[in-house]
Amino acid sequence: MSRYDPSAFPPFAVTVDLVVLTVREHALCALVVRRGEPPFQGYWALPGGFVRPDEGLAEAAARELAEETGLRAHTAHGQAAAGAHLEQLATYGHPQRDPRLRVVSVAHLALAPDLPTPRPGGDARSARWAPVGELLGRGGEDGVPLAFDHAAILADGVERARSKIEYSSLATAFCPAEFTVGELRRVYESVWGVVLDPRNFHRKVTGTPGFLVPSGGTTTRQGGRPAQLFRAGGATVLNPPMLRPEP
Amino acid sequence: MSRYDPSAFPPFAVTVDLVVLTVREHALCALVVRRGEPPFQGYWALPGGFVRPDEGLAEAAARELAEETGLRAHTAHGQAAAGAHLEQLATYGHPQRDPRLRVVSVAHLALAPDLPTPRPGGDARSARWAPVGELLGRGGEDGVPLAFDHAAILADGVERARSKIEYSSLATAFCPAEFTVGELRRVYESVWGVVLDPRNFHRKVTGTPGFLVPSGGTTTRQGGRPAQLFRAGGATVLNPPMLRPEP
DNA sequence: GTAATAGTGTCTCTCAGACATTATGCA
DNA sequence: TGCATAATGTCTGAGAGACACTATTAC
Repeated sequence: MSRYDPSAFPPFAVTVDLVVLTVREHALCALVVRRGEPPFQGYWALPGGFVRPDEGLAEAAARELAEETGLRAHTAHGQAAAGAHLEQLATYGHPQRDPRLRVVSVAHLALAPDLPTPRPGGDARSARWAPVGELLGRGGEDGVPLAFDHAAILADGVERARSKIEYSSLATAFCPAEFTVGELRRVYESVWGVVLDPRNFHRKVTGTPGFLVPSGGTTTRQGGRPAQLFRAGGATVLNPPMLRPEP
Repeated sequence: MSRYDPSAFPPFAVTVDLVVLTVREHALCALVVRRGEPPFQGYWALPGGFVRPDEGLAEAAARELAEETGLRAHTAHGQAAAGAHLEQLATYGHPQRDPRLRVVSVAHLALAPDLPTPRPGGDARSARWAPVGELLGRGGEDGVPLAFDHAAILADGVERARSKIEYSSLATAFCPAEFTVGELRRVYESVWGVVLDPRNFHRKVTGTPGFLVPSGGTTTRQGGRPAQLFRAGGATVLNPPMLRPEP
């Protein structure tokens, strides 16, 4: 067997990268930052950074998320603070994925409600919300692809989000604390890129136990007849699941 | 912002750990090896080892799997060689998870057919297939828990396998190349820990397009009336999914 | 009024779950 | 002959999908 001597282990750099998704104007968008230094200088990239010697992976991801967006993270067993859902996505460690040194990146997926300000991070780098279709289909807005292997990471994050809102109540993470059935339906439509029947959708989500709880109030912020406001119920898994229509 | 100088990155050790599952005698079993050195000397642990400087994560996992079991790995886009299914599970990086040094472990999940020999690895360490219920419920066979955080990793792997055979054809990875509907049903029963109706199961799996293709032959290795033999079809996702009965 | 969205009801078809019977090989 | 397992058929109820109508606000 070829077990290494632990005192002579090969050293790696470990980072966290973030796929932060939100729904803006009926489009699924991801947070990207512009790189100010080589390699890939001037390219758009996913936010991220090195894991510190004394912090865990989820901790590092939550710290980076707070630095980039000001959001507190809701982990699975998480806090009650207002903020985003955060979960580990996958780990990317191809030997040549960073030309400088051997970097293993633990990617995380964050789902956030539409933020008033797509505010840049604390430093001078610029940041923006970009529709994922623009980022994944033939490069970015200038035809420039994402830095490193970030396009693959983003694609995996988007696919995770698309499949996970089927059988979990995670779609509510894209909504503000109080939301209407129509707003939740537009989240599903934006993430899946489909059109859903409003009547069947309403019957389904209100009939799934623990998914939605009425908050009592109503709103007309979408125009038309006043709509009932709901909060996310306690249920995390949906039974029966929402079904994504096939093309 | 607190971006580290890449030339002064904090060094980590990166390992791969393997959750190798199989079905033996109507029980879901995991491969564990006995540790010959501290820490956790004498404890059972998941097989694994350090990632080498020039290999990728999946590559390292496939190498460890071959060393421990002799199986070739079938990755998602993988080879045609006879062997096990292998996929990345999750990454574990709590700062104190290894008392010696900072280790980030990228856990992988492997699903294998029942192997004739639970043969130990190339070195002198002993290895065995242990029922996961025994490993997860109140420690191992001697009441000894698994080393490090391996109980949590194993639990995550088992849950991944349990949920993934619902909507994918992965259950066939537990079967030999040719198998009967009854054998496949016993896989589902063992992994889920339930009893399934043979008639409904037969109707369901044979009616799902692309799941099973008849190989033409029959067998009586289970006794009783000769059963038709099948191979795994090309389908990877099942539509409609198999439904896990609730307790 | 018009326009916009919210909310409810009905029908049909597919499928999951419960259940009985016949078929075939081995000891 | 007895026993094991395989394979097929029928019924019923739940739920998804298609579709029409009424309700309530803003302008």
